[in-house]
Amino acid sequence: MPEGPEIRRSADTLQSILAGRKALGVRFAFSRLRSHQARLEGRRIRAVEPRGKAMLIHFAGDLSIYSHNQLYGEWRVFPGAPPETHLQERILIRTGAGTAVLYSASEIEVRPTGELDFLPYLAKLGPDLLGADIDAATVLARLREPRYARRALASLLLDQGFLAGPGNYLRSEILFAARLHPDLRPGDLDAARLRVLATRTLRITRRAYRTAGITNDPRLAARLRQAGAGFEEYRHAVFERAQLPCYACGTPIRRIERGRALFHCPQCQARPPAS
DNA sequence: TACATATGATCAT
DNA sequence: TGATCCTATGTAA
Repeated sequence: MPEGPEIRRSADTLQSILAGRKALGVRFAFSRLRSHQARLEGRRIRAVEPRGKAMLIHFAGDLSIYSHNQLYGEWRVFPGAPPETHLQERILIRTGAGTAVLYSASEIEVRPTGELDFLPYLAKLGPDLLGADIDAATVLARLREPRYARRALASLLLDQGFLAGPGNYLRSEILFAARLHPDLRPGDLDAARLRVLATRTLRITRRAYRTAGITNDPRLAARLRQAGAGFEEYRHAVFERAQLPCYACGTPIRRIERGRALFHCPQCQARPPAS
């Protein structure tokens, strides 16, 4: 179940066995893509590029594979032949260094590299929170755009057109890190709070990438781990922690519905003023 | 077998 | 906002 950080880590792994190598074998499960197999085999793989939650694999000769894992897709890498599994194989790419297999995903396209931006999902993506060129000023500028001023943060943080990468666990964790109620809108926030939100949005997303999903404060996570807590107990501050005491103030974490499940601390994340 | 749920996204209303 | 699609998994019946 992948958000931006998980996809980027997956891309790193793919990169290590695919990039710069010749594709010795390419297999697509969908018949509509079969004609591309022979076309891609023998070509060198130029790069693996994560964009938001999408994965792009660029081949020499300007052909690229686009895939999106949705909730259930998963890339796996094997040194040799993939083992037996009940999972549905969707893409297989073999190089001299190993075999990469995409399981279960159903969103797969092959396009000339220059035409990727015409794919609707890629066309609408906002700045990638894990992109090389992004910084807090970029996120802040995004937050200040008039078209987003009256959208609830709970909605904005899932909108890949606003910022690419965050998903449902990052939404809750970012809002907690910024100490903001999910129903607040950018237009409700003063300059100082907007800056805090921008920096926390970046920080928590980058942390999730670096730590393979631990969004909690690193020192708190280490303390909890030493005290015998399991991964599920220390990795998040609020996500999936309904009823449990807030690590900051002890108030029970609340689960609310904002399109999907959202977790927050009713004490640390003050309600918006009525209006 | 059936149903609910999931770190996602689109479309209809 | 709600319905729907995609696939896998866990629990209930």
